[in-house]
Amino acid sequence: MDKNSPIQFTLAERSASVTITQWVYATLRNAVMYGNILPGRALTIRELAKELNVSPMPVREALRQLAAENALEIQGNRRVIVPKMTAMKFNELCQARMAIESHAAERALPYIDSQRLLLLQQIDAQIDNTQLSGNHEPISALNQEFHRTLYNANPHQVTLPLIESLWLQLGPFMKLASAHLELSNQVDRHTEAMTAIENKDAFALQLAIKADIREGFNFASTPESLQRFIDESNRHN
Amino acid sequence: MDKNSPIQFTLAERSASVTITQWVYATLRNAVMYGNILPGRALTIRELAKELNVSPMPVREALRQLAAENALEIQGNRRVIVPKMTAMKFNELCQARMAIESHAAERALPYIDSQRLLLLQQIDAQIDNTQLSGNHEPISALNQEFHRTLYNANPHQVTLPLIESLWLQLGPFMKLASAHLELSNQVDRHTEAMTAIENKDAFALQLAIKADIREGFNFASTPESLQRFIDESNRHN
DNA sequence: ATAACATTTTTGTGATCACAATAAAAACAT
DNA sequence: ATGTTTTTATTGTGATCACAAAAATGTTAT
Repeated sequence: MDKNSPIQFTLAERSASVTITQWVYATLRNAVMYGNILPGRALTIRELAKELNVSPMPVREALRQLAAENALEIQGNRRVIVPKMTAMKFNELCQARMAIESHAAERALPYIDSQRLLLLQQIDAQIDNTQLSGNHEPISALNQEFHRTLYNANPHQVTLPLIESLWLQLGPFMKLASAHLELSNQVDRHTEAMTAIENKDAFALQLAIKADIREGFNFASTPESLQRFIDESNRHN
Repeated sequence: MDKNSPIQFTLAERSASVTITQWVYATLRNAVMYGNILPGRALTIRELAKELNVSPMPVREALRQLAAENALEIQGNRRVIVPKMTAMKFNELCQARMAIESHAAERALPYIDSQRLLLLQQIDAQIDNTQLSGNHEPISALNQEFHRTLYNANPHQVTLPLIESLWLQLGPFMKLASAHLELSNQVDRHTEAMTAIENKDAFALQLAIKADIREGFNFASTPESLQRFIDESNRHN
């Protein structure tokens, strides 16, 4: 097992009002969410502490928090790794996303006012622009922002943390997904969703969300191609 | 704010193979899950450490983990409290349980063999026995065990951690629920669920699970009675 | 060479300490 | 008495250390 595959951190600036632990947490979370740590990679406290120029303590807390969100996995020997993926688990995660997110959308629908709809349209326009420029990196983030903005319309929202946990678990594959995003997405499901919102049509909104999620992972449409991608991401371990 | 409401811990024996942090985590988790800490109660690291006869460090880690699971809430001033409940949030939590757990049941159904069905029947029998004896305390635990056993039939299960997070958030009210459980549950939805399993009827299984969840919170059937219970649990803060 | 064993290094856990931020208490003025 | 300010006590954060468990490395035997 090549234990020294590189981890690409995007070190955000650390504002003064934020604790070191929170900053470390956000940094590690981004690395996992956007696939900058390979599955199976073992993470040690001291290594990360040195890499991020902090003491081991904040790293310890951040790792435990991410493990509690199922973004990382604590093995029996106390070692922390990025969980490995299987085809079946991948499928379950997608199915769970469709079930929970369509529910979240339905519960949010009554609360969406014209102002929030405008916000959604702006985000979707940003996505289109970014897609044309061929800049794949921020598309995942914008797409998440679209979904988050939709679900957060519900002021009593309780499912978003659960949804983010699923995103984190799928994170290491988001990079692969976005690299192949050009092939799919012939239909803009976000537009369909916004039309459904205008019509206050809960069922159509749920269909649009489910389709959006499903097609986001179209690159893994057949079990064989999915397995190929999983092997690819596991190859270096 | 009465900051010194008592916390009733059931101190499990700490086996040697388990780290102190894990033991503290399990202890605090049980206290939250079965409503032994009042909502709004502020938890301090040193207080809990003294109470549990451990050093502050394991408590720190356990608290952060529980906060990541939405069982506890870290306020802006860094203080950790048991989250307060509102009628609307309570409703959202129940709706989320119905959506996610019925999905989990559906995904588990193809994997349930006769052996697991037997297990489910045994747990349900235990519930009935316990209910007759009027011993309300362990019923919640057994009921959770029933659901867990059902969903865990799926070997690629990914939703159970999310479901447990919802249980934890509803935890402080489980005690109230079980105290009023005798009134509801005229129909045994677990039996309905097991019949659906025998018939491999996914739709009927989902209906049974949803009904079971809904009726479990029948004590809060009207918004007024729900508000009364919430006020009751918030009264001492 | 390869497997089995012994040694060294690294690692997570838990304890303790310092410090600034926060909350609680006390003192004061109105 | 009541509201305001000052003082004191408590708290979370982060750093550092000790130690046993685990992994990596080196060594020997076959």
